[in-house]
Amino acid sequence: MSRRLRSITDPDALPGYRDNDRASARIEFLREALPPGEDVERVAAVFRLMGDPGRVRILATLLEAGEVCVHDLASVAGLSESSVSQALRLMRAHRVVETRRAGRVVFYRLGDNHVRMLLDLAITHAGHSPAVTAVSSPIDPTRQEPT
Amino acid sequence: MSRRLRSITDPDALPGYRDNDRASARIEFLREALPPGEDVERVAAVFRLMGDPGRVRILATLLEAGEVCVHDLASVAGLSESSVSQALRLMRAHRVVETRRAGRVVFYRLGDNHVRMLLDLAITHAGHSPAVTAVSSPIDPTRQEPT
DNA sequence: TGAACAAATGATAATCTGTTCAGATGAGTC
DNA sequence: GACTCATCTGAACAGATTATCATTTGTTCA
Repeated sequence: MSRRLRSITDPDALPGYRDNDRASARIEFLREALPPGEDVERVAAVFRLMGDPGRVRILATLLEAGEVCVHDLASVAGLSESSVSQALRLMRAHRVVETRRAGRVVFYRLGDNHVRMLLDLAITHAGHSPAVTAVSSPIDPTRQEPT
Repeated sequence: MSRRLRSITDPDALPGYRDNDRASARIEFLREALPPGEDVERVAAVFRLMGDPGRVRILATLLEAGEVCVHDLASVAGLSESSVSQALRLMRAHRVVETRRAGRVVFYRLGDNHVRMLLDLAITHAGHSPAVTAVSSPIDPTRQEPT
């Protein structure tokens, strides 16, 4: 976060946070700081692709094994070959995975390091993070206030 | 990837890749290497939450500004306050965002560093990556074979 | 060439998701 | 207390997503 941004947006740093003019300036500033719409769409698309248990199993398998054929992916992930094929098609279109053909077998691998890092980060973190809470009130009385 | 895993799964490293027994061993091994089902679900859930353009805008705003109230989030992201509230509720349940109340205003911020890293990585990468391809054949003739 | 195999595709139905609307809650203010 | 503001919630609808089945393509091998 930039210094200027902080000075504009910090709710505690300024008196008159609720003032209309200040609010407009803040919103204007933040809106301009957003990534371009095209990038937002691309980010969302990749995350959406990674947001399905079956596809996560496929990707985790590729992360572990490097290169795997469709048939094996289906067996490992516990999905039909058709499902896997459909999933791979979507991920191919967004370069989340890439292919190599060897005879009649097609091997899939992760598309790039970026995907590899996202996956690795998420899986590692999931390994030692608390379970999901029930849908709760925005302010949970049992929650500790940050210091 | 472990050495043993590579020796079992590398399609080029072994003759008899297609052999049934070897295939079974390979699949068995990969299946056991998958993260626990609970972790897979959790990873998928977080990615799914991050896989919507509106929510990406919300999260990107929080990444940039640190703490933002619901009303401002709606203005910046170009969504109704109700939509934002619904989105935040989902993300709250998975600890993707956290809250702080100040009077009748509720400020939201990113839940933890893990989320921050995922977002940052994805947005940075989207900034200089090629657009999405049309749905294409698994083996695109124009594609370069990896070396 | 034809049989066997791996993978991809198209179409469909069932399911899931996101948005909106109307109303409820909770906190400040007069 | 009545009023306003900021936010939250539940229900309902439209649109997107998913799995599945049948079919097709492309490859190897007898």
